[in-house]
This record gives sequence, C-alpha cells and structure tokens, in this order.
Amino acid sequence: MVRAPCCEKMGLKKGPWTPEEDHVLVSYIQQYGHGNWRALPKLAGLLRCGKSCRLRWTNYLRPDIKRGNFSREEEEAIINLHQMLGNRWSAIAARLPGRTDNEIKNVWHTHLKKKLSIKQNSTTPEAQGQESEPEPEPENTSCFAKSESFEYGPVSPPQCTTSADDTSSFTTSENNTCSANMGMKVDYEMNLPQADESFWSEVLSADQNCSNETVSCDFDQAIGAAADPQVNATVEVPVDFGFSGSNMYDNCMDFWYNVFTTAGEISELLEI
DNA sequence: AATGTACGCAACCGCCGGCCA
DNA sequence: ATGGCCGGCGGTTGCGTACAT
Repeated sequence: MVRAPCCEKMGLKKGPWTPEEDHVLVSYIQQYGHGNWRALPKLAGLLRCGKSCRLRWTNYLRPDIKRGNFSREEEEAIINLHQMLGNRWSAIAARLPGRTDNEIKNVWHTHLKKKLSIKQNSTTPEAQGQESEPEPEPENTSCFAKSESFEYGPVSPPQCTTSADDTSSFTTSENNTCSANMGMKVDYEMNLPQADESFWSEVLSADQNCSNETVSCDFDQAIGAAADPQVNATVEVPVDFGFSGSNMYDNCMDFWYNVFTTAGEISELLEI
C-alpha cells in the first residue's frame, strides 16, 4: 500500500504559519470544530494540508496549551517519566497538563538529556573527585532553606491542587506565610533514602529554620494512595509549612514529587 | 562590526494502527 | 479478508536567534 505524501499536492503551503493563517484556523475550529483534518483546510480556505493544520492546532493554537518555560517541577516530572516510559512523548505529555508531546520532546533533547548526563557523570565514582558539575551548589542546603529567588508574594487561593491522573491533591490553608522551598529540591537531588513515617520530621529537625510542629505529612495516606491510583490521596500541607504566594503551585508540586519519588512509589502511581 | 558556531523550537516526514466500506 | 483513509506518534530537519570569537 503506497501512500502519497500528504503535502505533495502542488500549491499547498509549507513552513512557518502566518498570524493570518493562525486566525483562520482558530476561527474555523472554534466555529465548526475539526471533524476531518484532511477536509478542514479546504473548508476553512487554507492552503495547507490537513496534517499541517492538525499539528499547528495541537502543538500551538489549542487554547489549553500552557505557554512559557518549563518549571523545575515539570522538568523533574519529565525526567522521572522518561526513566519509566522512555521516548513515549505522548504518554509523558498526557501526564503534564497543558504541555504537548512535541514541546516535551524538544525540552528533552535540548535541556534535560544534557542535564541528566551531567548529573549522572557527577555522581559516578570516577567523577566524584572531579569538578564536573557546572551548576553551583546552593549555599544553603538545609532542607527548608530560603532562596533569594523566591518572592514573598500575596497569598494565593487557599486551595492548591495538582494531580497525576487525578490521584492526588494538596491542600494548603489560608494565610500561609511563605518561605522558599529550595530545600526540598536540594533534598530530591541528593537522592534521599527511602522515606518512612519519620522522614519529614527527620528532615525538619535538621533544619533550624523550621520547627517540627509546623510541618506534618500524612505519609501513610500518601503511600497508600500512590499504590492505588483509584484512591484519592490527600497530603496535608499545614499552614506554616511555608507555601504561599506566587510560588504556591510550584511549591506544592515540589512537595508532591518529594513525597512520591523519595518513597519510590511513582511507578506504581503511574501503573507501570 | 563581522563572521562563525551553538542552541532552541516549530514544523515536516514517514511509519503505524484503528476504523470502515 | 482486503485495501484505503485518517489520526497519532516519534524522529528529524531547518530556520531564526543568541552567543562567542
């Protein structure tokens, strides 16, 4: 079965899309939807092949696409998911709301692959005696150290929810005070040992900036839910935990990944 | 300032599998 | 059962821009 290339037809435009073309495509899809991609360009009056239209829509024009740089948490998610899923970009994208497989693929090839190899080299016994790590070590590596890059912004809406296949959520209370959460990142990168119930209190007791009474985590519930994707997991992030402001979402994501990845449960969460 | 090089990203290409006549 | 259409996917390309020399 031989198929003609989709854009072989003369007269069909290739290359970058113009704002006018974008407008035509968006207007048409908003009005009529995209029932048949092959028929769409003709009906919409575009000199493009259906495939090109579909790509432009799914990778760029779709309204639910999240633009802008990938957050640290998203990058970590990609790295974790790639370890488990390999180059199944669409499967990875399905777990990162608002991100396209193409975008994730690009980020992987341009940033993360490099980043990961540097990291791995730096952790090998041969490399440990060398100064191969380009990224400077954070000055304060305490578990909840404050970072200058974090702003003490206004309090975000009290509900901060994130999900992976809708299996987990985080709730923060109102009137949080914000302290940066760089420590959790540092912890994660330092390959924490398997976490148990005493993990977070141990973390906290090592940090003078926090007191044990300000942080708690329903760890049993988190692990249990991670093992069973059908069960909603709620991890309580207490008032004084230090999440608020413009970074609340990121901080909650940080929290989420530390809970699950350090527990070694993410693969179960993803049903792999 | 000019040139060369590296990088990032949007878009293309070809293959594959599902669906349907 | 077969062949064609279609959408989805992953790999790759090529252009524009930033950075280095």
